[in-house]
Formats: sequence, C-alpha cells, structure tokens
Amino acid sequence: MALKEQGYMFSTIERKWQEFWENEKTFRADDECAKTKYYALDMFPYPSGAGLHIGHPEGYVASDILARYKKACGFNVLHPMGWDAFGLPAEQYAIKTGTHPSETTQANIDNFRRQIKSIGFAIDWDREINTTDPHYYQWTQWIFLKLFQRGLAYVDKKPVWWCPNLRAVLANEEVVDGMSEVGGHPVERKNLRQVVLKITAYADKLLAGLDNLDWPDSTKRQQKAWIGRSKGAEIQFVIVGKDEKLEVYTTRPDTLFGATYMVVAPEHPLISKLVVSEKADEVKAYIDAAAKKSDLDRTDLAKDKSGVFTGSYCLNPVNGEKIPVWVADYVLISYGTGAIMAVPAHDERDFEFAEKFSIPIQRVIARADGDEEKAKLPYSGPGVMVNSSEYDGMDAELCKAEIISKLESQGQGKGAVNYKLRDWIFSRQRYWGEPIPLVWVSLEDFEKAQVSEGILRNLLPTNPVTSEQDGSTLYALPLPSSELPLKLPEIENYQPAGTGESPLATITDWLEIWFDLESGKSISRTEPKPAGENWVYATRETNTMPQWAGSCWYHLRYLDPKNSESPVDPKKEAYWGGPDFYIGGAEHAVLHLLYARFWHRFLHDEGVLAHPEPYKKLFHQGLILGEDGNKMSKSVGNVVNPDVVIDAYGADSLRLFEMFLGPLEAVKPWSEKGIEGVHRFLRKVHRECLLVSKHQDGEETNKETLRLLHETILKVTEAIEDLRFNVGISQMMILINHLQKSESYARETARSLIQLLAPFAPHLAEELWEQLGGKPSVANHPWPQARKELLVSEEITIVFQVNGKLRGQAQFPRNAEKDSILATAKADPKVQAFLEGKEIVKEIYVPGKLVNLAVKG
RNA sequence: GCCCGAGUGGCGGAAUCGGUAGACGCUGUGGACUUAAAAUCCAUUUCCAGCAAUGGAGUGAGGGUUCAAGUCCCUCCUCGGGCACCA
Repeated sequence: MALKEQGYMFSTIERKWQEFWENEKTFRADDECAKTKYYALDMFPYPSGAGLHIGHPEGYVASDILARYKKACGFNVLHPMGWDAFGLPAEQYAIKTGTHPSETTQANIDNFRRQIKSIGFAIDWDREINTTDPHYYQWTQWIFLKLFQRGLAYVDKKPVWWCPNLRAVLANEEVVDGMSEVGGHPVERKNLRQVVLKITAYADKLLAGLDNLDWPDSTKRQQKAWIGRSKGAEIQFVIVGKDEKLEVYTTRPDTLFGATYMVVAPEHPLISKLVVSEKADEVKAYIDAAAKKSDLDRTDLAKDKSGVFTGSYCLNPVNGEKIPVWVADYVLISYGTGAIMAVPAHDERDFEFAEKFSIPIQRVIARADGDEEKAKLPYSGPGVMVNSSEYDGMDAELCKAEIISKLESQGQGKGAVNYKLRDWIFSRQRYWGEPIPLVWVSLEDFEKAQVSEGILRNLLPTNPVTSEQDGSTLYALPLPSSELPLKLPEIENYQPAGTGESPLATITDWLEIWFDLESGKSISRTEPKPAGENWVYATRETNTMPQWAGSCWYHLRYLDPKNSESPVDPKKEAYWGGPDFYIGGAEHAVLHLLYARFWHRFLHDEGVLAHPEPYKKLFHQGLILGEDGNKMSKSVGNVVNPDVVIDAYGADSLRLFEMFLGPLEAVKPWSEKGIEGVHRFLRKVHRECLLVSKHQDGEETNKETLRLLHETILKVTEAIEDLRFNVGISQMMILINHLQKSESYARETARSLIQLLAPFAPHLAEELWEQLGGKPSVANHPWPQARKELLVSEEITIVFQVNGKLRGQAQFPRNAEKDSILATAKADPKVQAFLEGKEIVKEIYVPGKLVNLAVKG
C-alpha cells in the first residue's frame, strides 16, 4: 500500500477535475463543427452485477488517450459510452428472486457508470445509451422490420441448443464443450421454431469488404474462415435404375476419375429412393442412431468413421463406371448438397472411410516431380493427372476448369460456390430482450392485408413469412414504425414456458390481440373487438432478439442518441461516419463484428447510411491476468477491483499503469509492485512541477534539456499514434529523471511535459497545468510540436567493431569524413589489439553509426 | 490434425529500417539523509572468469545467409489463440 504523500493528494485532485469536466462539459462532442471529426469507440460493456474489473478499463484508457490526444491536436472528438444491458444474467436473477430485470439492470448500470466516471474518461455523457431503453430498442426493432421487409428474415425449425436445467434455448456461444456457459449444465439439440436472418445473402459482400479494413490480420482471417467461401462444382450423378439424379458438391472436380464411392448424409431427402429393400433395416437403424447423436458425438468424439451401404449405385459422368452409394454421418446435410463423391486417394476423410470399409482407392493425381515419399496417399497437394483417360499428364489445377466445362456441355454439372456461413438464428426464447415486432394471422387475413389501403401493405416482404403452428400455417405481419417501440409486458413469473417458448408465450393478454390490417394498430383481446372489418384476431411473436441485436448498430446511435424520428440523422451520420478507432476484446472477432457489419451494410444498401463498413480501424486489447499469472476469476480469488486500486493509488496511477504494463495487445499479468512504480513517477512529476525555485522564465536554455524535451515530444507523439503507450510512458520517465537531476529548467519545459502526460494522467495534468498558470482545460491546448532540428546533435558517436564485435567508440563532429573516422578507428588502442597480426579484408562504414573491420589470419 | 501469433535478465518489458542487446519500471544488494521509520536520493543488479583493467558467453534449440542477425531463411521444441469431418 502506498501511503498518501502530503504533496500529491490524488483523491482531492481527481474529484476536483472530474467535477470540472462534468460542469464545463469539456468533452462534449459538437455535431456542427468545422473541425475534422475523430470518433473513438469502445465495445460497450454488459453491466454485470459484479461491477467493473481491472480488464474493462484497459481498452477504455487506450481509447481515452487517443481521444484526448486528438482533441489536443484540434479534432472534434467523440468518445461515448453506453450499456449493452439485455442478457441472460439479469433474467436468471429475476427467475431466482422475482426482481424485475430492469431493476437489476438499472442498479448495475449505476454502479458501472460510477466506476467508469471515477477513472476520469473524456466521455460525452450526454450521449449515454442503453439497449434496454425503449427509445433505443424501438430502432433495433425498426431495423429488424427493414430486414423483414426485404425478405432477409424468415421463420424455420432449426436445431438449437436446449438446456433442460435452465429450461432455455442457448446460443452457440453460450455452449462450451457440450455444457451451458452459465451453470455448466448439459445441453442437447432440439428442433424449435426460430426467427432467422439471411446473413448468407451478404456472404460475398462481407468477405470482400474485409480487404479495405484496418483490422488485425488474425481477426480478418477468422472472419474469412467463418464465412468459408469455397469454389468448386456441382455434379449430377445418374442413379442406376432411378429417374432422380444425385447431386454432389466438390472443390476437386479434377479428381472425378478417382471417385470410388459416394456418400449421402443421413438426413438426405433421396435416401428412401436410394436404399434397396434388403438394406432397408440396416440403413434405417443407422439413420436413427445418427439422429440420436448430438453434434458433439458426430464431430469431436466420433472421428472414427461409420456408415452403411445403401445398395444403390451411381454412374460416373466421365467414364460411366458404377459407384456404390453409402450413407454416413461424416457428411453434413447442412453444407453443399448433403452428398459427396468420395475420392479416398486424395481426401483424408474419404481415405479413412475407404480403408475401414475396404473400398478401392484409385490415385488420379501424381506429383510432377515424382517424389514418392511426398506423394503418399491420401495426397491432397498439387500435381498432374493420371488414370484419367484424356486428361492424363495435365496439370490438375488447370484441369478443374476443363472438367467443369465438359460436364456443363453434357448438362451434368456446373461450377459452384459454397459458404460455411449459416443463416443467423435471431430469436431467443427469453423475456429480457427486444420483442420481435411481428404478429401472426391466418392466410385469409394476410391476403386482406396485402390488398388493404393502409400503410401495412408496403411493409410486407415479396414472399410471405410463414410458420407452422398447431397444424395450421400462420402468416407474419410487421408492426408499422408508428407502433414502435413494442414494449415488454410486465410479468409475474420469469420462468421460461418450459416448452421451449419464451415466458412471453404465457402472457395471454399481451399475446392475443386485435390487429388492424390497415393501420397496424393493436389492442389486447381482453378488450372488445373494435368496429371495422380490418380488425382481425392475431397473436404476437413471443421470441425476443439476441443480445447481439442492440450492439449491431449502437455505434450509430451515439451520433444522435435522442432522435425520435429515425435511428440516426443522415446529416450527422454523414459527418461522423464510423468510429475512427474501435477497441474491444478479441473474443468478438467473429460474431459481434460480423453481425454488426451485416446490419451496417444492409442499412447502407437501404440508403439509410452513407458508409458501407462500420469499423474502419479495429484493435483488440490483451487480457490482464491476475498477479499469479492466471486468468482473473472469483473462484481463484485473484480479481483486482479498480475501486480498491483507485482508493490506494488514484485513477491516474491506474490509467498509467494499465498502459505501462506492456504492449496493448499482449496478455500480461497485473502487479501491485508495478503500480507503485508508476505512482512514484506521478509523485515525482508532481514534486518537480511544483518546485518553482527550479523553474526559469522564458525559453529552455539548457541544450541537453531542450534536446531531450523535443525527443520526448516526438517519441510520445509517435507512441500514441502507434498505440505503443508503454514506450511513450518510458520516455516521459526519462525526461522527468533528467529534470530532477537538473539544477533548473524552464517552466515551459515542465508545461510541455504536463501536456504530454495529460492524455495518460489527465487529473494530475490539469492540476499542475493550473498551478503553473495555465488556463484549464489542458485538454484544449494545442499539442506540443517536436522541433526535429534540435535532435541532430553536433557530435556523433561512432562505435568501432572488429568482425562485428564492439571494440571501442569515439566522438566525431557531425560532418566528419569517412576516411578520418576509419583512421581513428584503426588507431584506437583497443581496436589495435584485435588487428594485431591480422589482415583487414573489408572496411565497412555506416554513416553516423559504426565502423566494422573484417579481419582474417 | 490444420491455420495464425509469441519465446529477450530474478520479473513486466525496450531495441519494429539487419548496425552499441537489456531502455524504462519492478525486485534484490549496499549506501546517504533520519533519534527512528516513512518518503526521497545515490550506487549496483544478464551469466561466467578476474582485485581490477578486461576477456568470454548470451535474445527457446540446431543450422544457414551477411562485414554485421533478437531482427532475414530452413528444421525442430515450448507456450498462447483460432478452426476442427464444410468435401
């Protein structure tokens, strides 16, 4: 524990300046401004009950340093904060205690806000947003309805993770190793009615858009892999004795001659046609067994291949050979056509299967260099065609196009593209989320709506969205934007319905409504049916949106948080655009960042937004570990609470140390001793800057001090621009150490140092700035400029090497000639000792740096 | 298994253009100030040999390119992250 030195009263200073910034609205972002804008965005937090932990501020401090620096550089800066406040924990708590999730959420937000404010960020708090606020989520709903209108939302039965203990459906990311992330209960697959967004329609755009983004390579790579575009061919195989054809997708049409068997997924629609009567029982048993397996069994555990021969054969379109058709669960129904041609010689999985079931393996690609060792089967590398009749000897890669065009000419196939990306299951069977603003009506009423005179007609998708419920087909109608927000009803019991439906399905007077097909207005069925034939019976959609929904567009709402006419004023969006800097954890590399790009691109295509991509520059801060080098967790007991740190050392020390810890992107352990170190540095700055007896009026007269100051200005500026804050802080430490050792220095020198320090330790900087006669806020004073000409010294140090080893050094005037430097080097006694009896074979002179003499003998 | 990223003192890390390895901070040791402590300051702190001057080794391991390699190339090891039957 550091004791509070009498001089540096950080608590008093920090409270004083936080109040000042708040009262003066120092960090208000101006919507109408001639300055260039700079928008620094943090991934907004989920306000959990546990409060802020030491990892949260790391990214916030980084973006805050940039924000303050850019402000000093003359930009109009926007640095906002808000709350991603829908989500499971508040709902789980409600189930346990009966406390309304909005109460829990509000209390958590208040605590988070208090903690974040205590760190002293340059945030424009007038723009605070909250995804659970109906004024916010009405626009989340509005965007959903746009997607619906454009046919990008549909309803389908989808296999989802169902947790019997939580009696809730979980998202993929909430399931870890077959257990629920919350509570660690087992989960299973269940087919449930889901609202789905057609993100696959944007697969190509999302892929292509990555090229122009300044993002970490690994994140781009992850998104690319997730989208998973592959190029190949769809090939039709004649089934012997049947009218139907079996279509497969392959990326290796060049290996078609090596197809020795085919596989269909257990769920393939043609299975009943393929299976011969004597195999029927065996195949049925296999399919049933496969259906019972969870995804986990089918993938992780069951690397061991299984399958059954159907009894049917296909004909190879290029050589007419009979190929047996198997059913095996290593082929996925959800990818490609759900069927493959198996080429065991050139595919590891097919090879394993063929070996197990003694199916022939036919090589059709050989290495051009004939290297037998490297061409061992299964071989998937490049090569030349063999055993492929007229194609023999051709380069396999070139042959792909040849075979595709031959198949095309025969009407037996075509080039095709496939994606791993699946549509986005957008519904959650929960209470604490944005209600999906759809209602369900009969076909008859739907057709009436299509021809009615009201506003609803124009909001319908080209193809109706339908859902099978209790044996009848229902049709989806949207709420018009005038009816938004569709608020969550108050309920007594937050337990899920237990049937896989949301708790909302049990709130009859909210669920069952009278709906006006013209105006889209609705009232509860507990009320009498209003007059007029356009009022019909309808039920509300009971699913709510996933937590991702609110974070898909929050970066836009900060630009115009109080707009009640639209999600964001186009003029404001045109001015602010997207964040110039976006920082958050790498765990969001795929889902949040992909979903947000999807919505943003969609809104751009709709003409709502001027810019296609939301996040031009992205950065992931690294994890901060506990002092023991383990991930911070309550159970290990190594969690560091920022409140405690601020109490002991102050917010400035916390900020500075989080940045001094190491590279921003690195995973690095916390250290109590370390924060004492930076705290000492701040105390030293405080002491020096108030030691007025050492301060001189006017310009800095000490040459060395002046040079070091400008070197520091340069390095700190570059360090901020390059997000290498640890290096910048080191340089400021070097400068203060120098000033402390100096007899005296100019007050201006101290003032420049204070300005450099201001983005890092803003409270102390404001205080010292004021004490040295500056007018607050220091944040509004122009960033110091490095005078590079001062960095060129009159004297240069040249080091002398013999065979690359350091043997001496000497000072030279800046303009010294190469020859005289070489002569001095050779005359140096230490160098001489290593030249003794040897022959100089080469003399290297690197101007201004070194001499290297290569000798032998 | 595949694809990335990273390995530098006792510790966190600098050295991002191939050109003085270990900046800065922490820790440790010795000292100054003090009645004493705290605070502050000074010296020292990669390893080995030596009283010292100095010499030798050294950036995960091995090899290579170069006058010169932490930095570039090849092989391997360890750790971290991502993907994982996507045909």
